[in-house]
Amino acid sequence: MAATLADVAARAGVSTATVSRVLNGNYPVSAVTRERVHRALGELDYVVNGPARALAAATSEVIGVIVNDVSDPFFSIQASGTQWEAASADLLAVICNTAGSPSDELKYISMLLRQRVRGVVLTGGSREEPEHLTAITKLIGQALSAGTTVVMCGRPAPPDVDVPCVAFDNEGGSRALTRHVITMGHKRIAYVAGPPGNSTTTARLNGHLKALEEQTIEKSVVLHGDFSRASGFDAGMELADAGYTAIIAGNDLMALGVIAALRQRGIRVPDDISVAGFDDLPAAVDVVPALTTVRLPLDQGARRAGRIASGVEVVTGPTKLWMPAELMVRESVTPPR
Amino acid sequence: MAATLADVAARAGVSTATVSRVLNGNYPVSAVTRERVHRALGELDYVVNGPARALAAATSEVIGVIVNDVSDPFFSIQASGTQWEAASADLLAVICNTAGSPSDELKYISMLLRQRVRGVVLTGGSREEPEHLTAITKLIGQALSAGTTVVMCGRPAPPDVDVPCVAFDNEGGSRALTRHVITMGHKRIAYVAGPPGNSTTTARLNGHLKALEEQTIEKSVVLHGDFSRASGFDAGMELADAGYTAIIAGNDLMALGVIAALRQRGIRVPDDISVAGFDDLPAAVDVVPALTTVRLPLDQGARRAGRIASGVEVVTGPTKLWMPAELMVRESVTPPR
DNA sequence: TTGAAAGCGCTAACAA
DNA sequence: TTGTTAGCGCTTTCAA
Repeated sequence: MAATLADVAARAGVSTATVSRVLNGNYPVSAVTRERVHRALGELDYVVNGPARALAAATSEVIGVIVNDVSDPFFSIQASGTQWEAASADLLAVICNTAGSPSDELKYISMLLRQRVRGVVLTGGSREEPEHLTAITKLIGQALSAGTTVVMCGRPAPPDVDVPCVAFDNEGGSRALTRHVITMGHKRIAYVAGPPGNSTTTARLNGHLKALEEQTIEKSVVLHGDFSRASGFDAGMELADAGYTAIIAGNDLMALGVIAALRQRGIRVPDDISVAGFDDLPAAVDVVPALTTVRLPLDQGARRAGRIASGVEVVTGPTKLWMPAELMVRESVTPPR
Repeated sequence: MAATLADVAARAGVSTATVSRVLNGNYPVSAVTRERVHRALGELDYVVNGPARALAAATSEVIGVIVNDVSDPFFSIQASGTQWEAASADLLAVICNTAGSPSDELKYISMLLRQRVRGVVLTGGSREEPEHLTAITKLIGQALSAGTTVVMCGRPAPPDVDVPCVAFDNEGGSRALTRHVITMGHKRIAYVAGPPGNSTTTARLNGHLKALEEQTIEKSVVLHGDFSRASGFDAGMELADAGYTAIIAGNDLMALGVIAALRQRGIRVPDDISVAGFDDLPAAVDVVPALTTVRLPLDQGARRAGRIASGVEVVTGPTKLWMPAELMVRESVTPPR
């Protein structure tokens, strides 16, 4: 059995209160006593009992991060940034994969709440269904009243929910990208959006549509994928011979899928069809042609969210922290032949 | 303040023990009572206090996963697999990024131990320095005697440490890969290894050297990177004009770096120089030419480790669970001109 | 500067 | 089937 505070106290010939004090360093303890306690601590290989401490102190040394799937680079970059900041604050980070399921999301938030986590970071696009919004609003309310900090990262807070929000400029970035494609001379442009009812999909699609509108380009197709490479591949197959000169995907993963499909069909990118993505994942520079896309400061945003969730940075109320999007012009978009 | 068991008990007009029983369903409770308790539970928005439960039950509902960096796909795939299995067992997964630092690794293991986690999965290559091995052996010993399951995933257990070990066949895979390159007719082969003193580096390098030996190929250069794309790029620059007809990298990320460097130098792959990687990350099929590499069942292995750490699967003692490596022949390796 | 002692919210004997 | 009660290991008043 592991040594307890009482064991250490006995060995050092002091009370448990004193041991607790030297452990936390929040009260004066004489140098000799402290020395004695430290020795006992070492001799017994003492390890604090986190749950006991959390119970007594009514707060744990853990934060939670909700993502769609950590194996997707879009999320793993964010998870990594948040975890890093948590570690700087001596906190542990629990990572939860929802696979985009609203019910899993709710389940995970409850699990985190029950662990009395310090804070929770919600990443990814949020589902826009009213039922889900209601449920999550209630859960966030519970969290808040329990003293748990909640931060949104890359998704809007539900209406009337006062939590800080790290916002990536999805709409602006998307608009800039489509503008760029139009500027290159494209008129027949297909768009492969993310899943419907997702806030990220909506923002990016809106940016795209606004750009089309402002340039009075004939409105063209919008297909929906699910942000996975496979769904991009399917879309690419479908669009291969449809006469478009450019295909803009809602994220890089789908863009890679589109390119793979076109390649399989013997269509050259960008010579025959231009392709653009969104996110600027690391792989964007390794594909040939290098992907024209939009960079989002995912790591930076996630770190900010991590700092807030860890309580290192205090942000009050429904503050929006805007993170800029940056157009990355590379080789996958050229003027149409 | 959140409702406690006592609040629920009072409201339902029963004892806390009864409430606890309906919550855990491990003792008979009459249907009517259960119903009453359930109603009280709902009315009060009751959420179990995890720390309190963990303290009383002497075990938490959390497992830990130690990785180098979740933003690296090699690790994020494993983290995701383990997390998924944890969730199936209704456990939360804490993910820790060590950035390859042995001291961080020790720090995280202690933090996990103090949270009294159910189990810990250690992934990635382990450092082979004796000091570190000693320290980690001690920590694992503490974990084990505290009832925490420890599982190695993709790295060997320290000597004389009896923990189960999901082992990827790094050496065999590497040997098969180099053999393949030799079979294609290459004689001047450079190898870009991972960081020295890392068990994964060593295993893969050994496989490579054995293949050279068995085919009596003149021993050639071995450079060391750190498994990052950037270090692969540097190595590629260094090897570009050194007269090698093939460059084998210790992992895909470095292979991508090598290819990028060669491309920048105007050297064509595979026409001028063949390049191979290891891991078969998702990006391997999107680069042009598609990367010849070795596939490791990372997800599957990590899931297995997750199941063991979660206590779903019981594996006793120092069992080695071998996971096969599979040669993936694609386009980046062709016969030399 | 130190100690005694009362919880924190839950589980699990032990009784009834 | 249900209640009583003694902890689990720590923090934190309150006294000394």
